[in-house]
Amino acid sequence: MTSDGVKDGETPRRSRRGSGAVTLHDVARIAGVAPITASRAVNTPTQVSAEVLRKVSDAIARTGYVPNRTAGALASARSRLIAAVVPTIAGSVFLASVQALTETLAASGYQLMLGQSGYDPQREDALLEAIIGRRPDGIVLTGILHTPEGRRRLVAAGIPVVETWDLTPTPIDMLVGFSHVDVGRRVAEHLHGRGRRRLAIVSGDDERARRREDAFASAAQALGLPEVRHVIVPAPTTLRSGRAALSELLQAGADVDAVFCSSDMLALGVITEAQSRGLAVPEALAVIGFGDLEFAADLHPALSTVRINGAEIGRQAARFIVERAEGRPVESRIVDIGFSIAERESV
Amino acid sequence: MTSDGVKDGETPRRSRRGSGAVTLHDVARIAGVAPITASRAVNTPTQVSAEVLRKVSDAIARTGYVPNRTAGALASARSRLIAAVVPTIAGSVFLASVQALTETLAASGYQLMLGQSGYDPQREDALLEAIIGRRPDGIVLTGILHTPEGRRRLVAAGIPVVETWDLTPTPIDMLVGFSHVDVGRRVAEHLHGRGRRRLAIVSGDDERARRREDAFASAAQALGLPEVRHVIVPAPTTLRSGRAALSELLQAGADVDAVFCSSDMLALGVITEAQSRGLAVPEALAVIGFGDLEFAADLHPALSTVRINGAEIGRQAARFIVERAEGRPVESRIVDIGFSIAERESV
DNA sequence: GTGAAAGCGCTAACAA
DNA sequence: TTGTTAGCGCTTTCAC
Repeated sequence: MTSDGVKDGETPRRSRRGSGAVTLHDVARIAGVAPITASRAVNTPTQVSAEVLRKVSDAIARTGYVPNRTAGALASARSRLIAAVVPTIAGSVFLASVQALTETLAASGYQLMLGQSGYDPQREDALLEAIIGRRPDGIVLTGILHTPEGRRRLVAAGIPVVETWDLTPTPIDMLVGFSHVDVGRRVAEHLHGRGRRRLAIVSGDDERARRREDAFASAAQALGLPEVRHVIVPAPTTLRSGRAALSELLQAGADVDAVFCSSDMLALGVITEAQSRGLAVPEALAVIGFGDLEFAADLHPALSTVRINGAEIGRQAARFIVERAEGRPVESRIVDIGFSIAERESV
Repeated sequence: MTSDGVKDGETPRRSRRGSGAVTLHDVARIAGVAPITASRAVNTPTQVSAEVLRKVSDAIARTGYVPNRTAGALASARSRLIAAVVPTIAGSVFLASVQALTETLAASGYQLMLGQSGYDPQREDALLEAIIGRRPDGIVLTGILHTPEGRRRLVAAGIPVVETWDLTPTPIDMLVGFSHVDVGRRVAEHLHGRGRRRLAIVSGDDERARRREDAFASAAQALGLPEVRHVIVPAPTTLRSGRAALSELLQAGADVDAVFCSSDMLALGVITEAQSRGLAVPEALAVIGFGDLEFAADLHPALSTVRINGAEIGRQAARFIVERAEGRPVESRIVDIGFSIAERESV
């Protein structure tokens, strides 16, 4: 008798459904070993004899067997699935993080499930429920802001969580980010140091950008500069909204000599609008962006911007998650990856 | 006795692991119904009495139960998971498709697993194996080119497949795309119609772009134009490679009055380089892009480009997949969503 | 409308 | 090194 109660050599009757796909049982039967042995040959080949390994490999090659990870996940309580939540992937500064995350995880045998919250806390909650239902081995979040409900759920689920792109002394679990307050302050100081006095800020309507904005304004005030002009544009930010923002500023008769934009795309919009009006950048107007996207360094004029190592955020988040999933303790749970100001031609 | 052999009201002993999470059994026990009844209350509420529904809902609220979709997927052979493969998400023209896909699927209760093949057939194959192992209810592919091995695997797995962003008479399964050959031809005709005679093409090194390129060159020849100048840049394309490409063209002494770029970012690069050299666009040089990304219409000059409705590709792909997953037959398996030429200032 | 039984495909625990 | 047993948490089948 074989282990599943089927007489030797007979075709097993599947009393229910069965997708018809090749299963580990089929492979084991063909290889002439027990299912668990075939499982070991697949997952921990060092634990089986060369003889068994050969027979099982042959059987797999002959049948085209692809392990059913869903079943494996259920049995082992390890899904090898990681979820990531971003506000949006459209033209976003988070792409480098997601890309690095995907690649680093793939290298360790994990896959990514991507969700978009659309800057909407309610959708984020719904998404969280859907994600938790999949029992991923980890969740990577963009930002630290969650509804109390979402936070509670996440803690209750007991799934490792990495929050990113921000800093807080009280993360849910692990954290990889930088200080938006520091960014705002440093940019104000940078512009001041370059002789700019009449500052403006064009900012997307999202929480982190608002925090940079506030810090920027406070720092300007502390430096004795006139009040900062603000233009808020909807998130996600676009080239178009950058153009519109500069128009608005100019039409309001604002006397500005430098603009801090909450994204590089917005900055490109401001530069584009300036150029179309014959306003020289940086002579008449300095422009500084945020993100240091691929194109920033190659614009004409080259865009000064706040450089965030988004890829490193993704990589570090992946490392955190994998460490945890493999059961290794994570020594430091909070990593401040910092930022720098890429000084180029537009300031 | 309850159905799982545990005496009424007693704590079930879990002989093996058990994540400790609340299960449907727990909910059922608290609600005083059988597990299957609780399952029905959750999944097909119309099939249970109001009384049962209330008791089960209460129990769920009290326990914070989140259904384990992994177990559900295994039992029902429906994962409600869809996989998508893109070459890369970095600054890509596919983002609109992925975004629309995610949203449309989410609205029907499906989630997206995202994989990046990095324009590498081998990685695509590895990815495919990882994906098939998850037994998704559908797979959305970018492009139609797969290794024979990958194609074989996909067919063997019996999972609904939608190929996108291209056209072929022999899709693996379903298809949403447009003709790259037509694009190349139409752009050549468009430039010719606008009085341009000395054409060049700057193209990313990927298969679809090459096909547009070839069709563009052939059409130019058919129109009696001088031979088209080609510059091939690595994929993914960037602003930088666009600038470099125009420099190369100019340094080679090429006498060109129009450039067709295989992406809008590339086109922005060409425009940027032209501007930095004092070369007027469109007067001295016409530039046309591909993709009609968000920023294209708002550049200065506004970028003429090939408009692809990427979001619609994503939505249609989602519809295909969901129809199939719900067991409804898909009437037409091939959709040509076409394209148009957005005529703006750069030509 | 509700429930008992069986099992999806795999692996942890324990035994030999 | 290999195998037996017993599930992981859910849903299908079939019966009432």
